[in-house]
Amino acid sequence: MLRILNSQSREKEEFKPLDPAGRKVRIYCCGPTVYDSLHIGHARAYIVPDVIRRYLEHKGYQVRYVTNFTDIDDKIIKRALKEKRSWREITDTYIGESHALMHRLNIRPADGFPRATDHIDEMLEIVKLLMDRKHAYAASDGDIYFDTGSYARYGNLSKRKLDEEEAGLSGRVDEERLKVKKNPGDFILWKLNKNDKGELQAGGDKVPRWPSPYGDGRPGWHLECSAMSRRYLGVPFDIHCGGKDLLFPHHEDEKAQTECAYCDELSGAESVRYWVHNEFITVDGEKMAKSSQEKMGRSNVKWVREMIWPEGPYDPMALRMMLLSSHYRSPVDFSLEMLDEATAKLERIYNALEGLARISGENPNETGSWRKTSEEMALLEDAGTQTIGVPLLKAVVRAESAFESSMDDDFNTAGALGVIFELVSAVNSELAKRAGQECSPAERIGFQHASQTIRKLLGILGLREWRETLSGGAEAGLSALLLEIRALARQGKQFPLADAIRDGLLKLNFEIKDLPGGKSEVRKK
RNA sequence: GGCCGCGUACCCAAGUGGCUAAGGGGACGGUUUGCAAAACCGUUAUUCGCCGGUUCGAGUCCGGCCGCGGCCUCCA
Repeated sequence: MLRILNSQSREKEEFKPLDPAGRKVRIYCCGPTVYDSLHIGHARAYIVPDVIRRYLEHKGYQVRYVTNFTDIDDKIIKRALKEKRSWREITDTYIGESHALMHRLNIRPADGFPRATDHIDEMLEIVKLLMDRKHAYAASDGDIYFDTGSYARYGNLSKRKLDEEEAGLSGRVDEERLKVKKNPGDFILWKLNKNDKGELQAGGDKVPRWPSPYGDGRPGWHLECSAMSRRYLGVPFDIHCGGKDLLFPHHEDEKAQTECAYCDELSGAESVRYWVHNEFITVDGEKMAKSSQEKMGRSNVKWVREMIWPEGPYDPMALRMMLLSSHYRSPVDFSLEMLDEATAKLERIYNALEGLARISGENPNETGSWRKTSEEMALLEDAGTQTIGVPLLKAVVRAESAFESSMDDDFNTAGALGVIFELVSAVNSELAKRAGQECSPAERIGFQHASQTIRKLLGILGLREWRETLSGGAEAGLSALLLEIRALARQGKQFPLADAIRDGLLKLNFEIKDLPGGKSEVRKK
């Protein structure tokens, strides 16, 4: 039984889809505001729903997953003005980069990636509904605000009582805006172009605007998520993901808007069934706020792009492994040591898989079908009765069920990884006993079964099944040639030459590994 | 001030009141090896920030304290 810690109830609740048939699950995740490159906090925020989606699919659910790009925001406009580029150029650049990085991190593409600016009409529809229902008002300066005092449930997600909040404590309140609002917590739905100040006003025509019944302007934050989640998932939907900082005010506001605008469709229900919030990644014990960019810029550990291949030194899967090694609701204080450890973890798994492939004759480049023929199933049973097979196949069975138990407990990926490593140890132990020996057809199937199980579990966590090998072309050709020369040197006991080749490649960040059975290979380091 | 989270070995980290407190990294000893890597075997928490309480039994529940962090109007 899958249980999810729901931020709203703050308890682990049994997961039951809203779908009456119990098959379809709808998930929404707040995507990035695209005015800058993605940092490792983003990586965590998008890997979490990716794993949730993969696990739910593993459990047989049919998942529809949507995540957005917020491509209209004051920060985007400011950045565009500063760089003397159009805001479209800025957003297109970072949307493109986001897709590329998510691909590298093995985050499966969502079923939809809607952009805020493609949904202005939907947003204005919400504003109209809120105005009609008296949940919104035009302030004295013409901006449209949501009236938080008009909705009794406001605050029931973040458990905040408005009168207990101290407005302005975050130091981000605009004093002038506070004066025109009915309640300090009221937030902008539609911002008139003419109400810009400072840099934005100076931007003139370069500041994007859309016509509306309230005057030319742009939508407020929060509105895009209400509009796009309803359009692509409907109301209500099952799971809403996002970083913990979004819980308030973003999700509280989004929820209020949706529930007030679409109260007919919801008829009293909450707009989201399970709220899932991931904890932060800190660096040196502090939040990687975008506001402290200068500090982060110096420490050189913030940007995903600079950390992972091809630009950075780390396998993207190491970053993924690092993030999955702790529970998504635990804070992580990032360090490069953690990435090094994660790299070692990956190595351990891939070494075991390659050991299995060697003994069982699997082809690592084939994703192989999971389904075994009845003949193979019979052999697998035989393998279970053979001395070598018994402990290993028991370990496989135990791992599959322990993995599921961990993941069922609020997606405990750290526990699930522990399970994989226990299986890896069992595999290595068995392989060590069989070093240099032939195995029977039954045992071969047994080893393949262990390999397939490990790879299946890796797949649920979104970790690549095999070590990334050198792509074809010159790199692969040259390294093969060097290996050949080195093999000849070793045969002739010319070890200084053999070592010169290995040391030389190491300086170029390639590593030669001599494998059991006399073969060698070159890997990216 | 309000709300929330965290504190488990040298480091990272899991742990649904109950058999010996997962797992990874590191370190040390042994096996294997041209060397290296990988891998195997073994060692590395009588104890879970501190103090009380509930219970036959607490890392897990309750209370207090200490320390660290987050949110409280455009942050993942």
